[in-house]
Amino acid sequence: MKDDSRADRQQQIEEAAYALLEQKGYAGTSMQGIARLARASNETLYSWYGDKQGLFRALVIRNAAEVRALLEADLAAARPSRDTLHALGPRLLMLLLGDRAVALNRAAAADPSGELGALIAQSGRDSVMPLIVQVLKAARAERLLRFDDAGAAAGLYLDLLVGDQQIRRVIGRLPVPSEAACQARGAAAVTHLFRLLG
Amino acid sequence: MKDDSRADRQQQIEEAAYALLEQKGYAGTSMQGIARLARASNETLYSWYGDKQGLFRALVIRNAAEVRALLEADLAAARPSRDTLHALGPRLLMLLLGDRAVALNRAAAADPSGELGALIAQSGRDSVMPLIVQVLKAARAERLLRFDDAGAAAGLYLDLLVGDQQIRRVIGRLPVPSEAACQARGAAAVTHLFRLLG
DNA sequence: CGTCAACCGTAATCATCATTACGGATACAG
DNA sequence: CTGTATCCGTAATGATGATTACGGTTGACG
Repeated sequence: MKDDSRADRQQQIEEAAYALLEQKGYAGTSMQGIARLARASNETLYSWYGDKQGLFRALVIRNAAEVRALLEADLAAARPSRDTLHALGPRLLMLLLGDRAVALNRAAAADPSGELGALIAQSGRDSVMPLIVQVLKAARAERLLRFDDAGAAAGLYLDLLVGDQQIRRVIGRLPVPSEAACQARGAAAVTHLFRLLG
Repeated sequence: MKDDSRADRQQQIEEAAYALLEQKGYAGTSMQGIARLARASNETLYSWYGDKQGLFRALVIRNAAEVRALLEADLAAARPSRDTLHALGPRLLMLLLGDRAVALNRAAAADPSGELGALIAQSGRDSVMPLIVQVLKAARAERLLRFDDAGAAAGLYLDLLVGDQQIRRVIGRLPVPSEAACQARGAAAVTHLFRLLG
């Protein structure tokens, strides 16, 4: 029972943190505000997370784990690699452009130490790229794509798929995309990629 | 003499603001810090810019004007449109990924009101896109490119050129690119664009 | 039932700013 | 030369918020 309720509690606290972060930004999100919203005490927050940065570090790590799990599930489905790309792209877009990821990116941009940014990059791009590379290499093995540098090919795919949407979201000039929009964009990215490397 | 020295003074103040912003981020940049570094007084800052946001608003607007001016100069050179793209791309990259623009984007990300973000978008993408569209339409007129939606074509070009580099810079995981890197990336973007729309 | 650790609500520290105020210096105008 | 506007350096003022401290509750466990 103990672990269970504690995990619930953490969940509530992190929900509260996201809620404030999405609503007021990093600077506007105070530890006391999080505690109040989560009906937790300051002491608990500090005892669990150490300090403010520790709390956000926890958010980033948990979010990255969820992203990775979802993408790996897509990969595990063992479809033809073109289908995998069609499934992966929209999902990745929804994740990267969703309120959560955007809030975390804002926090990273505001964090003077740069630690959050490093974490996001490491647990974000750096853990997603290998998965993309894996799909692309499979596509190459199926003779669907032709390229030498798998990393460059993955970069090209990400450019076509994501482009500058993340920065526009972070700056507040792009709304959350609909699922249909992500599907469309994902399909276009695949089409273009095959045109370029097919 | 009056206007002259005042412009100089503003320049120094804005330099100081950039220096702090680039070094400590938006949250870590205080009005008092700017005043101290620029050897100006608080009173002057407030009398000239109104408030903190006003100062950053001024930075954004001035920066946007410079970007626009440089790009329009490239356009005015009246070369074949493919050459124009080759000149425009690297320049745009240097501007979008330079320390200044990145610092401003960080400020916008940290700004809870979203006003800075709106300004950056308006004076940034919204004023650059028309120029890109113009070049691409010229290229279409020369029968170099084929497309229906000029806006979509410009978006594709920007995706290929800029990709997710801006967000990575803002988060602190990408260093300032060298001029050579910008040249290379600009050339690759043009190659890909012609492959896709040629 | 009693003990104890963990948690809650609340308040106390301690710093850091944004913003405002003030007295002296400087410069340019008349 | 004197007045006036502007700027400088420096010091309030007032809020906010991270971090720490503390007495009271509560629920698990013996």
